[in-house]
Amino acid sequence: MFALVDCNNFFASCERVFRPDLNHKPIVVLSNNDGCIIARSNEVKALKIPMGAAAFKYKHILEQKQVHVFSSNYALYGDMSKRVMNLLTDFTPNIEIYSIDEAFLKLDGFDNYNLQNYGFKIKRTIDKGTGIPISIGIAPTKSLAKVANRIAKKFPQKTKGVYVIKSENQRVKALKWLNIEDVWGIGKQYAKKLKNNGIYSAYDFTQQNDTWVKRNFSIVGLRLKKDLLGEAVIELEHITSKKSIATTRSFDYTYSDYETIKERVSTFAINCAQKLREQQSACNSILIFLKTNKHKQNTTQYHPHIVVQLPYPTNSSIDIVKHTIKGLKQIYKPNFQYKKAGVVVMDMVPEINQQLNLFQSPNPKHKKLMKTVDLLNNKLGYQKIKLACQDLKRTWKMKQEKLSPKYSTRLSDVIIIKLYRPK
DNA sequence: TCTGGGGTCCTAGGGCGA
DNA sequence: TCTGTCGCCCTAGGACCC
Repeated sequence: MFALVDCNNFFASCERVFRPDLNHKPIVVLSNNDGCIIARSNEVKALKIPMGAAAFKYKHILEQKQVHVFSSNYALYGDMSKRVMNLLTDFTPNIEIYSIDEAFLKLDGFDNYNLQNYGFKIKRTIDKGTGIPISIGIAPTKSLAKVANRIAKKFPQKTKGVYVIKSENQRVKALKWLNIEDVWGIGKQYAKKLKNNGIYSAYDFTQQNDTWVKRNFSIVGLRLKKDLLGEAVIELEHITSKKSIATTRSFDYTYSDYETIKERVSTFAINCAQKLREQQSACNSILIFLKTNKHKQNTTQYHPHIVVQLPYPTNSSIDIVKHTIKGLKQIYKPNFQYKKAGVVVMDMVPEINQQLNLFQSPNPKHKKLMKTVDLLNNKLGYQKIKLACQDLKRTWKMKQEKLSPKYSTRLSDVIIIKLYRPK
């Protein structure tokens, strides 16, 4: 059996943990630059404000309904996520951290357990240890655990946040209830195609023949169908190193001058290099892209990208920046108003397992230097030590007008509880 | 004025060597 | 030496997830 543990309205719940006065009050959390609404409390969902909506378009209704607005505080959410996941590992050794707010637990050898009660126990533990409300779906396969989780979320009164699909009847009933567009793995495009073919529920999907499913939705669709039928074909995935690492940002304004963009893109490259070193990998190629503002259709659009192959695998910030700038020079054109840029490092290999190039080899001094830079940055704070290509005076700040304190990761932000002794 | 960021996997189709 | 076929590899693009 698999359990899917999902934190309810995770980012909003993280904010509430430290602001209990906001329980039962409407909350939204915004994306970087306060651009989009990326998390909503149930009260906001009830107002029909959609996920991913542009914040400025809903400003009026947010004010009118006295919605509490927060800028995204990833330091806080990341730390709270770690705490939740740590507690979950006490319940089974087989765990897949699927995203910041979700984890699959494989419950092998739990035949004699009352899984419903086990679910309640997990829920109580997370609530006591972190204050984050969760929902749990338990079923014979991962995709069915997703379905069970949805039921637990949708009917909190009846399920108390835990739902187990254990019989064939329950499976069929659940799949007949679930709309096709809500199935895990069926996105917008697939849902449209399925509906055009008269398939409206998850159950309808499972009744289609294998050949048709595979032809239209590839091997992924076929796997999903079998999983929904109760045959566990989607296995728990074990943690491996990332296959690509990206740093991409929208700018606060649009920019067209080369030096500004070079400085930004170099910083993205350095960020990627640092993440590479954290997971002890090196990359063989770098993708650099620029984008003009896609929402301004009346301006000339230009979305170039380039992949630069490196002469040898590296995670040195100096090397990665050098090749990133080389790529940038090839795609940059003046007279365009750029709104977004990004750097993605790819073709990764383990740091210790690097194949050397006959004619070019990495500078051995870089390794020591990078180690020192990482040490200093860890001690002094994020990117305090910079490369010369970065502007030392300029600090790029995202628009984060509603940022909450880093309650759990910064000492100065820790909540102080004062005890008053009555005289 | 203001519209996020970071990932994975699969397939089609072309190039190319056996 | 030329040609056809097969299959592998690579890439771009499209789909999905949170």
